Amino acid sequence: MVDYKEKIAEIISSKIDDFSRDDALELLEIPQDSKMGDYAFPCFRLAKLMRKAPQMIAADIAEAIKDEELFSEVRQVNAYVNMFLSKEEYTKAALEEAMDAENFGKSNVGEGKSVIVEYSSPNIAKPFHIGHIRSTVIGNSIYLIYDALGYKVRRLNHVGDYGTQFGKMIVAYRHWGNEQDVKDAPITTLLGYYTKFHAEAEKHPELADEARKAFADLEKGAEEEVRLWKWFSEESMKEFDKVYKMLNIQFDEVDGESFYSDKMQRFIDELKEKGLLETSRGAQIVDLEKYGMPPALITKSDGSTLYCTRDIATAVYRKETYDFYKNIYVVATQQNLYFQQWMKVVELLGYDWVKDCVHVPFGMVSLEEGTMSTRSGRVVFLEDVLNKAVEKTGEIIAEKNPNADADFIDDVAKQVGIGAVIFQELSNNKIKDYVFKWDKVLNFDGETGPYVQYTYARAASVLRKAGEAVATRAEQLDIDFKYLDSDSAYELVKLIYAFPGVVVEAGEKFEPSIITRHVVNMAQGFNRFYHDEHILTDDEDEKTAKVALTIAAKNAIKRGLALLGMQAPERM
RNA sequence: GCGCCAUUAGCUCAAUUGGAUAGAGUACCUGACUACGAAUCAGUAGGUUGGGGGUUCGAGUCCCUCAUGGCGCACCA
Repeated sequence: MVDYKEKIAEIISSKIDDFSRDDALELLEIPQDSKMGDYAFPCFRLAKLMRKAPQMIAADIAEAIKDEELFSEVRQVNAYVNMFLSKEEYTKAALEEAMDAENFGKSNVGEGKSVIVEYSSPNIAKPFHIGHIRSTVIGNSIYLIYDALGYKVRRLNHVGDYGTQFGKMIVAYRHWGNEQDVKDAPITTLLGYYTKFHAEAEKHPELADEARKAFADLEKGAEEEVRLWKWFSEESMKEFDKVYKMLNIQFDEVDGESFYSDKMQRFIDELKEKGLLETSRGAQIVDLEKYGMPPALITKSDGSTLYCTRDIATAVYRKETYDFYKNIYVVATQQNLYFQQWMKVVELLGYDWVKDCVHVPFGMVSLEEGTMSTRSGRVVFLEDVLNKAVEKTGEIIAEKNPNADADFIDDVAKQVGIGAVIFQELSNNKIKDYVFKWDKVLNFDGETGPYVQYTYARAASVLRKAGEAVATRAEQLDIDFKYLDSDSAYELVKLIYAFPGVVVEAGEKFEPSIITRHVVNMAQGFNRFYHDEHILTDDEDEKTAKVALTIAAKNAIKRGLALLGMQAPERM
């Protein structure tokens, strides 16, 4: 991979005294408007340093570098130096990279360092609703991105399988439960118990105490409580696995909160030793007032533990087990303060590696009727959304491919329908809240997953028509690059070559939407090229060159979709 | 009350981290299927970047302030 930016920085800095390569690198930019060049260098900041008008500086620099081989043209426009690269060479470099269908966009910046991504993490005995899609899909994409960047990534599903809620569930089951109902429809039934518990607890407050006791007993390992809890967990996981299968998501480990239940005492003692623990209102806390935060609760007044307790134990365990370079938590913004709190406690314990724990927050999903609430039944199930998307996609495919057989329709409808849901989820900056709307999630026009997949299938179709001989020659880049000098071809080339950098940026920012947007841009770029230029011309050389670009675009789009957790159908 | 986040075209969102004339999609209107897939492409129109101050060569971006909305603030997770 040729790093043009670095090369240019090198050249510019060599022409200016007291101006380092890094300084130049920082200022160099890619103009929004490609008429302003492939790269631009603004000279405003140099004006002070050199005590000269920026326009003059730009003119001087332009003059000094215009004969460099790298450029086909260098212009001074106001305070900018606008540089145009030699198209043919740039195109050649780009296509060489992009011909590697398996590895384009991958790199080894991670050097095999250990990274943990915790995501999805649904609560046992509660439905997997549309709100859970965020952590699940964002986390999966972050895993895919870090994997592509050469990190050794472990995917952890930290399921909510512990806490007072299970005390409630156990109590509810004892009072009103039925074994067969749970087996037949675990989530619905368990949720029903949960809802009933809350309704009854309003009339009979003693139920809440009973539930707390049940959880305390569970934590102590009481046989009956443990048996029920295990059973509830297993039944729930079966349901979750259905959704993971649809989304094609796997985990290396399902390390529920319960896994850490016996790993907490150690650091509770440690907190005590270091004098950090205080008793307040019967509970054990770490006072964080100095840091402008409410206290972190370590144990409740009845001695049982909390979320915070388990999260600290989890982090310590992971550090000791995996010696992570980064420990990433894909968890909603609602928990910002909690994360700051427990991370501060870990810091106070003297573990400086806590700086490598990263909370990656995302915004909230609500419904038009208001905030989602499992208790009041105001929810949209993720499985329903996926099924509806597949169903609608199937109809469209059948309509557009009257002769297609059922297997084909079924297969592609899954790829495209589920892809559409994933793509939309990863379209916007993750911090944004949004309101779930059926007509939006089922809209396939414009900047959507199906648009990108359609573009891919279209490119695949062109390549099928081109024939193998031409494709092989194109793949080996046995072509004349002069046929790829039109604006639309060159814009597409630039988008393709920008892809590896986009992957790095998305990783640094933990932001899959950066890739989503770039994939859309590449698809637009290809569609423009497709319309402006006739690819399969009669001229063999011209055809082969254009087929090469088509292959490159197709590869890049496929790799982009892969990093989002989506498939790329050859036909649709 | 305090803290964090958000606010950009009618709607949903971008904007190379302080750079050139703020860009896409969508909706409306117009045009393009006897060339490689119309889930496509092209064009018209749409903006006081929530308001007000400040910092500087330059602010959607940084600082202050106000407004609106969301989230959070001790035994839930």
